[in-house]
Amino acid sequence: MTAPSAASAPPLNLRQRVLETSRELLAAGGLAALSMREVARRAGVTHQAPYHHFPDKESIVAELVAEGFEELARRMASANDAAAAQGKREVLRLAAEAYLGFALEHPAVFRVMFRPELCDPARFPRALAAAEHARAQCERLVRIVHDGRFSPALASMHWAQVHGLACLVLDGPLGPQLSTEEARQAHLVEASAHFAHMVAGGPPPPLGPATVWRLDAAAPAP
Amino acid sequence: MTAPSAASAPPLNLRQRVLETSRELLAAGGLAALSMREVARRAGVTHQAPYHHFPDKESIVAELVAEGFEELARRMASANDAAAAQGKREVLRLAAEAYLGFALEHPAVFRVMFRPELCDPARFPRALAAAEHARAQCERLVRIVHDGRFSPALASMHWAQVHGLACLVLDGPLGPQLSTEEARQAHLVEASAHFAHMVAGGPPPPLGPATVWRLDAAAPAP
DNA sequence: TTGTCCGTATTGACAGTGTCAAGTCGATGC
DNA sequence: GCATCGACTTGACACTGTCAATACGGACAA
Repeated sequence: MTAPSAASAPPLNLRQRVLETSRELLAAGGLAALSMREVARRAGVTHQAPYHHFPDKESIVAELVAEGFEELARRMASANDAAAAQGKREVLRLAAEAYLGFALEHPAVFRVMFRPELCDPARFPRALAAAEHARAQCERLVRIVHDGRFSPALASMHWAQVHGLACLVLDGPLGPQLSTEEARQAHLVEASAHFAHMVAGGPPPPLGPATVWRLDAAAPAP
Repeated sequence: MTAPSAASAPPLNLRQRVLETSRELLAAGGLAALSMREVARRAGVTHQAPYHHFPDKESIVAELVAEGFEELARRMASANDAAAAQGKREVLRLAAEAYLGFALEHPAVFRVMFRPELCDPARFPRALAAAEHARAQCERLVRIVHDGRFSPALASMHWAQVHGLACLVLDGPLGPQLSTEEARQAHLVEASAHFAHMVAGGPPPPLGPATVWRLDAAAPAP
């Protein structure tokens, strides 16, 4: 009578099961849907059990964020590796694909990765170290594209471009208008191509259809 | 014995007082600190009174978001107006200043302006209409800078640049390193100048100090 | 003047949350 | 055999958003 439904509880490490369940809840309904008690419920333990593996709720999120930054850094490193011998535009294309691909495949994690709560290195060292690795890959990209030239603000310009695109497509006011996955992809590809053209030169990409942007019907006049 | 501390309650419209108090709580501690009951408490009314002016908590946030987008659109319109007769780089500079200035002056509101919850036009028409106005100003900027050429993705590229910079400086892993207000300003100015140089040509801005970016001490090796 | 409506605010309750404190229980080490 | 300790449970607390029913006070018609 101690463990509720012990049959449905596989002998997996509770810590990992908590993380897994938290990922699911986060993906399903965002931070608001991620509840300690619901996690415990789904893991088949009482509401206090997760506290033996994580000091509080924010620490669970920080763990998922750390994993997110590690995956992001991995993708960016792969893109940089693959593009090392290619042209600058190809380097930029692959980097954008890596960043935006991650954001679109893990939107819920991406949304919680950039929050002021996580900027405390004493509480969340792993998340910040992982973010540092992602930034190192960004720095590497800048040096490749700009012939060894580098400055923090130059790197910020690059990071801001992909990060801003990801934010706007995921949650910006233009997001709902790119309803299909194909429209989103095409939009991001064209925007990234414009940026790459500005940075690395070459022939400018053609302008996409302007119809995507227009839908005054959805916004009633005030 | 009905109204608690009627003396401390000025004869201001409760609806406006709720909004004002909500703004304060949001600015002080983010969305997590914005509580219906705390708002009511500070407004000197019982916990249910605000429900006579807003159907739920999210509606209060949506109202603040709408105000935010309206202010943002106003700033962007002013920048476009002021820069109409000037060079492209100046246009870009003023636009970036408008957007980033708003984000830095109202970080708490800016943080809640881009969230998937607000994308429902049936529930939050005012917020979405205000966002539409801001986007119209962005479109206007693109036409000015690109000699009448326009595409949705081209506009997204511009919006993403300033939006990404704002996000990264406010909450990104590079935020804490730009500790002083001067460092943040300098960083944003240089990054924006790089972008403007790429878009509009002209002499490239000098590279800023690389020391801002380096602080391995804060990130312990995993 | 009396009575009715209605908007505003109140009181009370409910389910749900994060987290502290104390207790249980089984494995491990001496 | 017994103490220790970590994993887990039980119970409680303060707090949250929100539903329901109630009280009050002014406007307005009879």
